[in-house]
Amino acid sequence: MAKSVNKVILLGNVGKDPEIRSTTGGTLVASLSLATSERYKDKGGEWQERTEWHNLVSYARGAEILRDCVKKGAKLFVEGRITTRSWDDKETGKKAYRTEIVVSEISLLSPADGSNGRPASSGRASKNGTNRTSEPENDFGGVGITDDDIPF
Amino acid sequence: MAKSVNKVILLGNVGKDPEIRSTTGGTLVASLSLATSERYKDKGGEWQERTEWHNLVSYARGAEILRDCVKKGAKLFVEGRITTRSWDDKETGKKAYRTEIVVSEISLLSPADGSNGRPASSGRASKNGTNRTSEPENDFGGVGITDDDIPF
Amino acid sequence: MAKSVNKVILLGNVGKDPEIRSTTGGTLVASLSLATSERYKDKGGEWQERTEWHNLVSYARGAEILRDCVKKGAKLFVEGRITTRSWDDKETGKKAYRTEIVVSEISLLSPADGSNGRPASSGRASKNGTNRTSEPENDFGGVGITDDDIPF
Amino acid sequence: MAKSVNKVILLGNVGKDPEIRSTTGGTLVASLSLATSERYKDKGGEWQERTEWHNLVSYARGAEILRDCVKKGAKLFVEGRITTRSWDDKETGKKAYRTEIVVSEISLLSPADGSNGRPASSGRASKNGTNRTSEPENDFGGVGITDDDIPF
DNA sequence: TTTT
DNA sequence: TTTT
Repeated sequence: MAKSVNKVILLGNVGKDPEIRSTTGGTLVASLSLATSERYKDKGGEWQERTEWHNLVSYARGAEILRDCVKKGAKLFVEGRITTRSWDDKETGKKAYRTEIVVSEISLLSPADGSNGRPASSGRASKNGTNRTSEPENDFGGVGITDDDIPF
Repeated sequence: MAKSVNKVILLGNVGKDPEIRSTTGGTLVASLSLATSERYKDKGGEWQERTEWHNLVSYARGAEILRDCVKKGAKLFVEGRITTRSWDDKETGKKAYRTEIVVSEISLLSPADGSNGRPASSGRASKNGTNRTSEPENDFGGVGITDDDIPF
Repeated sequence: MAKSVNKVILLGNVGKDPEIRSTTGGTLVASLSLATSERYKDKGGEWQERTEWHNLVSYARGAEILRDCVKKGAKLFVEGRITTRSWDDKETGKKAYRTEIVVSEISLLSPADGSNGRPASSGRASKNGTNRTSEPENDFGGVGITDDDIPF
Repeated sequence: MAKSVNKVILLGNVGKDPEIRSTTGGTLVASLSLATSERYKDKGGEWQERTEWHNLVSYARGAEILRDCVKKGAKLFVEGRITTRSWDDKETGKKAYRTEIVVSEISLLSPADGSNGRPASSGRASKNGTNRTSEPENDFGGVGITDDDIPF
């Protein structure tokens, strides 16, 4: 029986096509950037919008769903849990942190088939191929997700 | 009408007495570290426990509640939203990130009055006073919460 | 500070155009039927789908949003709380129950403008007028929502 | 991938010891009444408290946990989904409804061992035995949970 | 840094 | 980097 709860519910828009990779152990991993935004009144009484970007990560079957069905611009609902990885930055010697949402439930609310004007076959595969060789945005202190990060 | 959802639900244990401060505008701010833990089976089939630490922040009336009612060791339920602040680290020139949960609902599940064996009057005020002068754990790149971070 | 939590999160499809009425005190009230469905495997290993219908109710500004923006077929996300009303059935003398979700947050996920093929101006007003005279599906033992049911 | 969401989060107090029974197929079933309460201001500006009672139901392993660890007065956190059963009342011929929360996650927040002053061994078995013969509160038109209600 |  |  659980003695604690760590639950996240997000509904927002996908900022980029998911990035797909595998752990050395062969588990499929998908990373995704999801935007939520809220309106608030600033001190002058003007309505402002603040956008929050969330780092989602999904494994195995969830990663397949994100890879096959979810594209930039899609509206997505997810449930998950918060996790924060930390490492010592090799260059600076400082501790660095990255907080991610490990996704447990996915619900795609807008089709991935380009109904929003974007072609569905817009070269995601080749983009992912490129990512696999370069992956600059994944270089979080040189410490990526390893098989030890996968909770099963 | 909201077009997105950013909701967090946490139930866990408070790691330290809350830290209380004020913005230059006079809004009370409370920071809190909350632990959630989950059990999982490792590759060898052994049960392991993983603890996740969450940075909570609360303003105004919520900060008063945390200050007056919540102490180290308390069991706490909160609702909130995820927010990530970033700044350029002055020393390293690198971008640094800190993800926090802005608390909107609080429910105290264990009394703060030392029923768990700890004295309720354990010098929180003086500890906070000490924190105000030294505050090493709050020096996130020298960039703390400002009035601009407060969404009202 | 809350000592309990009563929270519902629903994402589903609207079964009919909302029904709009007012309390004797003049507060606008909207009622809505929302369907969620889940897939499960039956004893024979076949995939089945089960649909659950939820009675939503919203007041004041929320009722305006439902009235103006939400139509049959729309995909809707809501947050709310569970409430159960009971009354003595006048005919049978038995206790009757009706559980409703009092909506606190609404997020419309599909446009109400007929993009699903239905005209947006499909005479909702006159339908509501008709409902007001007949309203068989609202006759819950002759006991409707009164101003006493409104929590403010 | 889910196309809808039906999620309930409750934190409250158990009204009575759980009732335990089995389906004809041998699946253990536990029923539980959980109270949540909220404070609100009435029209005269006075603070009032409203208590809501939720019918929880849990199967198999969850039913074991409720049977073994949860007693009247316990503080409980649960996640689940809303479900409504209906049947034709044999006496009156009218449709009757009962809404229940099918529990998927349980977190016991106060010990079941009588730390609240009540003995842990307070004859739950015999009370349940009594219930089994009389069970007036379970006589929902003579239609109880059957194996067909169990989603696995 | 918590808790079981 | 999304969306309205």
